[in-house]
Amino acid sequence: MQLEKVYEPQRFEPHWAQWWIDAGIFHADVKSDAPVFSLVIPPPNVTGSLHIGHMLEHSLIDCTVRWHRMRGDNTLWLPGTDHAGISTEMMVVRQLASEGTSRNEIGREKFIERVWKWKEQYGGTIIRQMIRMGTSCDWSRERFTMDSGLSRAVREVFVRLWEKGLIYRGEYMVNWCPRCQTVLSDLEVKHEETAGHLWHIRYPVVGTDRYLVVATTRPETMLGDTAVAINPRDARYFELHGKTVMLPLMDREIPIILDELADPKFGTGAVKVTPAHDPNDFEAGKRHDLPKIKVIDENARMTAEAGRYAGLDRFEARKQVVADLEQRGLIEKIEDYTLSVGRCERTKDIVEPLISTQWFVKTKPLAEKAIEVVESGKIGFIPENWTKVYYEWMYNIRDWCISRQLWWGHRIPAWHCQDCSKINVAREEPRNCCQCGSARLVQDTDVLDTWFSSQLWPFSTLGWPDDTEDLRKFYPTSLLITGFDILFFWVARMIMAGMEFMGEVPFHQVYIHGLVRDAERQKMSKTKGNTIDPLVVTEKYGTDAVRLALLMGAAPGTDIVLSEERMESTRAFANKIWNAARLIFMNMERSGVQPWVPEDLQAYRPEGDEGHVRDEDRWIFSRLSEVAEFVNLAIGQFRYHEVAQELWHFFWHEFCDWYLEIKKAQLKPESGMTADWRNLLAAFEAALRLLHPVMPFLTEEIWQRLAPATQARPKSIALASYPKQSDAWKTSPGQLKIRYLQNIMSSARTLRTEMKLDPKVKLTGVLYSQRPELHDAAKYYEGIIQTGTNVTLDPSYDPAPQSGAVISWPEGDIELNVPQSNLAEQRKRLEKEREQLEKNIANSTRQLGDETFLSRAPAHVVESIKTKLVDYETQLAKVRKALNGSSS
RNA sequence: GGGCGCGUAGCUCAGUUGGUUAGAGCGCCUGCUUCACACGCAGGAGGUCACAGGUUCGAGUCCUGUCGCGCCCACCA
Repeated sequence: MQLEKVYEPQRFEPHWAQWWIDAGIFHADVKSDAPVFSLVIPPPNVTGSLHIGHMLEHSLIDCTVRWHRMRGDNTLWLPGTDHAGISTEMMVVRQLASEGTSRNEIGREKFIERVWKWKEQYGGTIIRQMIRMGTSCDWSRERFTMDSGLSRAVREVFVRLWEKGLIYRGEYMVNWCPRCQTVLSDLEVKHEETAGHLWHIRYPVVGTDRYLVVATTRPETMLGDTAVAINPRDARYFELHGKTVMLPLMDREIPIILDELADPKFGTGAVKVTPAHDPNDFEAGKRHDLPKIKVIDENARMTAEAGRYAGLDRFEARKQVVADLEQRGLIEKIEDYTLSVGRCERTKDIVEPLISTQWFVKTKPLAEKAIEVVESGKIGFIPENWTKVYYEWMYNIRDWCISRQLWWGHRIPAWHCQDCSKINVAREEPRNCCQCGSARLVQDTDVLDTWFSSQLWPFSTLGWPDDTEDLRKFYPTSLLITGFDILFFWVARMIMAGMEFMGEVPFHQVYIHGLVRDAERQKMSKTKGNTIDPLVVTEKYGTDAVRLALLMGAAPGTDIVLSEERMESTRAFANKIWNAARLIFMNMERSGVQPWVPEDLQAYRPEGDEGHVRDEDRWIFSRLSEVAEFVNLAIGQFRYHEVAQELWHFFWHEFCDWYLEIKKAQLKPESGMTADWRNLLAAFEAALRLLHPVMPFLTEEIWQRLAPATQARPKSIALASYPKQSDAWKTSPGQLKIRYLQNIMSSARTLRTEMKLDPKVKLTGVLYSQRPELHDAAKYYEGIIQTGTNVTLDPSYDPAPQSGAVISWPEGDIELNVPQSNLAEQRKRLEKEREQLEKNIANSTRQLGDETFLSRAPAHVVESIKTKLVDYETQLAKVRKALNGSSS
């Protein structure tokens, strides 16, 4: 069983991914046979876009799924809308690629064909979801005819809301994107501070020779003005009440109205009113029954109403209008002004407020229940501070414009009667108008906002509106893992929809992770093009390394900075695990040991020949127990980064650096299976299981080689149980001895390095200590100490009194025979140590002399300081002695 | 305008409910190609925890203020 010197992830990852699918092991629904493709493997560029941000979510979801799976918690269900689709894409492309079809040749048709094959094969819930979630996966419309499940749910929801009066249609001011040619919801408009101007324009007051000066940031809209507003309490303009002005350039007489819209403190205190092109003006227009003159059209060009400006682009028109006004001396002044400009999230085009007829959902009644379930704790956010953000939005929620002028999506199930204009809203296409019976019905051409269907995800994917087994079993789900960027778009609306249509929350916990940023802290996004290509980095560093890099940064509430350096270090860790396995397998061969793992993994106890269990075995098992306890707790609390760090430290710096180093010396060639071997293999196997959720591919590969095929055992490490803390492992007098060993060895090494001694030079040293266990340990591990430090500890050795080469720790100290010439360095360190110790002693003494401290601090704190003080003093005595010795 | 968050080692970040000498990775310095691993081993340097107050026996951690940075929401012409 030879392993290569360097771990090559590419060789194993696709193999295991395929294996897992075939075995149907990974389920979001861990009880059913539906595979969940939340493995982090390279995605395609073919059928959709994916960026590293999704991979974070995959990693979190997959890590959690595996952990729950291994613990035997079979009720977990993790929603993840787009991600299911994208993961499947990744799987498909990988598989097709392995069959010889290159990524570029795959294309949508082949892709769909394969997905359908899988659907037949597995009947997977996830695949069903992916197909139903067409819109958010950018699938083409014909998909919906293939599986009408979601379309049905959407129509059902629409009809129900309509019947309850929660959907209405009306003429409103909406955000229009001239490039997309569609209306946008408020959430899709991003406001940006932009340098602009404030033009002060003179409007001649009819019947007088004075002007009323209005200030505007958009002079071109004046062509559509139908009034000028002043504040009724504004004393400057009392005499203008009831008068009219002549709109320049258009020569239209328009009234001066009294309205709170005008803020006396802003600009000139007078506002031009353009009801057709400004939301505020629109409202004012309704109050004063003003005509709405549309001067800008859907292409952002001036309309015929704009007179001689008709046909001009809106910004061209602005220049022209300003020029014309200037020519007529009607510009009073132009100020620099910073204003907030709304732009389309996707195209960055400046959004034009237009009046149009759209469909809206009344959100207030829906929001009430959604607020209540969070207040009552039925839904919790992690980290908690997101609850505030959620409330903030929910309390101030505004009606939701759900219609879009696109063809890519679910069409609104409404039919307009060509004869009586009645709107027929229905689940199925009606033949006749419900009011006049006419057959001349035309379906509304608008489609629904993609989030309208997305909000139904938690139940529509389970078969709703039918009363299915899935629905009964899996609704509500336990946990949603997602990014905060879609908290309002998706999460909040899922809660509203869940309460409205299921009468129950859709999930109980929402874990909100940070965003992935690049090394420059830029948010990674498709549109910015600064994404790290997952294809490239997983190829380069390996999937496990990329995933671990993501997990290590995933502290709740913080963003994740992903860099190549990070992935380099996690790759090094992967390689470390690989090489630990390599060491073990090589030695197994030498010793003639066959693959073996304990029958009952959790119940295994370190054993020994002749009734003697080695200290290092006791120690490593007690550490395994502690680490398992920590990790189980931490994953349950979504502290993935601490999990990763703990496992890292344990495996590298305890298992490899100490345990394997010690074991190496214990294992004998041709020994056959011994207690030493059983302990080592059991410990290693447990460590692999602990690591599995964060390093799935690698641990699977090694585990499969470690566990004999013949033995009755789970088919995959992912089906084995996750290690728990164990009393059988924890009883450990060995722990102390190993600590002594570590102390002895690091002391000897430190001493050597500080004295700048050639590592090849053999040294003799003597160990001073009052504790017999320490001498026991030194004797017991003699060989290891010698190989590890090149120092022989000889109790009978009597160093020269002036040697001064001493390193001490609370339980003991070591003195080496070093040449006099190397002592200067040592003195420096001792001086420094003495200073530190004196400072510590002063501190501790002061604290212990403080009555208030003694009376108020808890006993264990006082006690620990007392013990520390004793240690410091012992130490100081040793250091002083060494210093005196070396100076004499 | 409202809300949220951040400021800890050269860099990127951890730091559970306040408790002793504040951690990790990368980078840096020194020494090692020792038969698992140079994607390695051993040792080491480096921090007034943004600043100023306060609460406390005790503050990186809690409170107030200041400065700097970021994000979200909002119809101020």
